[in-house]
Amino acid sequence: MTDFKAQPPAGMEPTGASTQGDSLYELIRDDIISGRLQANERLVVADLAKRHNTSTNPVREALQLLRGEGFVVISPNRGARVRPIDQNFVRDIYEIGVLIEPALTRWFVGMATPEDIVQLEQVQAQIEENNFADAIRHSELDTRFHTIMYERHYNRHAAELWWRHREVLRAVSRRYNFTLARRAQVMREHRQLIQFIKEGEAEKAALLVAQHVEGSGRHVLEQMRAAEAARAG
Amino acid sequence: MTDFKAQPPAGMEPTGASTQGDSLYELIRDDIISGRLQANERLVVADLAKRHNTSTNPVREALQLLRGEGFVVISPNRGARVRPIDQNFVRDIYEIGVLIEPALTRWFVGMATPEDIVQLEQVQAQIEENNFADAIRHSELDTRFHTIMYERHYNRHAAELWWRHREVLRAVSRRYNFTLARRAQVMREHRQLIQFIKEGEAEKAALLVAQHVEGSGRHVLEQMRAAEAARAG
DNA sequence: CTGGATCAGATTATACATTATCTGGAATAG
DNA sequence: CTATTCCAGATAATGTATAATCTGATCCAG
Repeated sequence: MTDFKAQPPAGMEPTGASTQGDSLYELIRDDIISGRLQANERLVVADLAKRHNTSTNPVREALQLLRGEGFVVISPNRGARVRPIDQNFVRDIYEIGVLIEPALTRWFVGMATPEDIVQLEQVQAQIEENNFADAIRHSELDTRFHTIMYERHYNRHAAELWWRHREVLRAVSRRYNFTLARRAQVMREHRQLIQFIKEGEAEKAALLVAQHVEGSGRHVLEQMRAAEAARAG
Repeated sequence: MTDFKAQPPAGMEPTGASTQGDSLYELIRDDIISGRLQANERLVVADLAKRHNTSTNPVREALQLLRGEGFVVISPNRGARVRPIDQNFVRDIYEIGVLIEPALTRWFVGMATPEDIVQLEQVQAQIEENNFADAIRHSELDTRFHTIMYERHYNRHAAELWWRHREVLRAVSRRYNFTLARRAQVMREHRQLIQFIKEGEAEKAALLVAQHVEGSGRHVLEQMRAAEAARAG
């Protein structure tokens, strides 16, 4: 088995600057995503510093990073709060994905080499082999699949935007499971996508990706809705 | 004459957190855009603090903000550098605009009220009246024109993304002038856009906006190219 | 209800410890 | 002799600690 840790496209970690800042960023982000930090909960710099055994400087940096990705809302002189990871948040993000990914895909179709195809097929094979048994692994592989396509895009801004959003969605969807229907759909779409790429069908591939992202977003939203209903009912 | 200062869509200043941080952000950003700071020039925290009469903390924050918007590149343990505002940078940004603005427009067409139309026409009248005489004023009005359309979009992420990019392009294009051809084109497209909105022609409006943004980006790029050629030759 | 006291906590200011990177030149291999 | 390696110092980022200010929010007396 090869490694399957999802790597960000070359040269674009969320790296703000510092080391601690980065790890703090991850820690706090996980706390937010996992729900250990309530929606709208206040993030007091001093407390965070104490809790994570650092000084306030790295904390502030981490909060800035988190703000940049929308996990935290900061108001001047009033500090930071946990942004509710609600349906609107997720919808906003994946809607932007629906706009951007097709464009990235279109370009990729025109640039794909036989080696790229091989890579895609390899990853897809691993996805099928795993067949959603290991959710984390699936997530990594699926991300890798798309990364292969977008990684070399000339528009670094767009690629980075994609990656950041991807990370958010991945983090959120970790909380849920794939329905059987969605599993089948994902497989189908990936296979079809590879086919289109082989045939150089840029437009069809772009359209398919739009659907793929749309479907993925919709799926997560429905899970969130269901979870919320369960909580309420 | 009414005021015409371009306002960000409700509730989305670049406000990272602090007051000084924000103003520093603006000062440094202007230095970068205006070229007072060379491309790739190193931004030494201590120096900036001294130059702006503050301590290092606000400077660090400002740099983070600037990084978030792409004006500055930070590498761990090596500090910040001015990101070259080159053609690639501009292209990346406006290409994303081409993807996002049509979607925002499409939605607006379905939501526009008679009051919105009136507002658009008023702003357009001011644009025509000014007729590019005052470049800054044109920029403000043009921004306002688009802000009216995107301001109330439910996807705050997308709207914010638009606004940030808008600010960048506006800042960059301040350095150049509109060609006569471009002026005519802008007027034409705005008028046509209003027309489409009135008729509820969402698709046509979206397409037009795509062209509008594309043309605007292309125009700036050509100006940059020309300026560079002039510098070189 | 209004103006002021009070408090929590953000923001800013300093000073310093620690650490990573860079630089010029000596030492060394080839 | 030239090129690479290595190393001491300089430079500046990053992190820690503390204190001074400033803001916004809350509480209370009038």
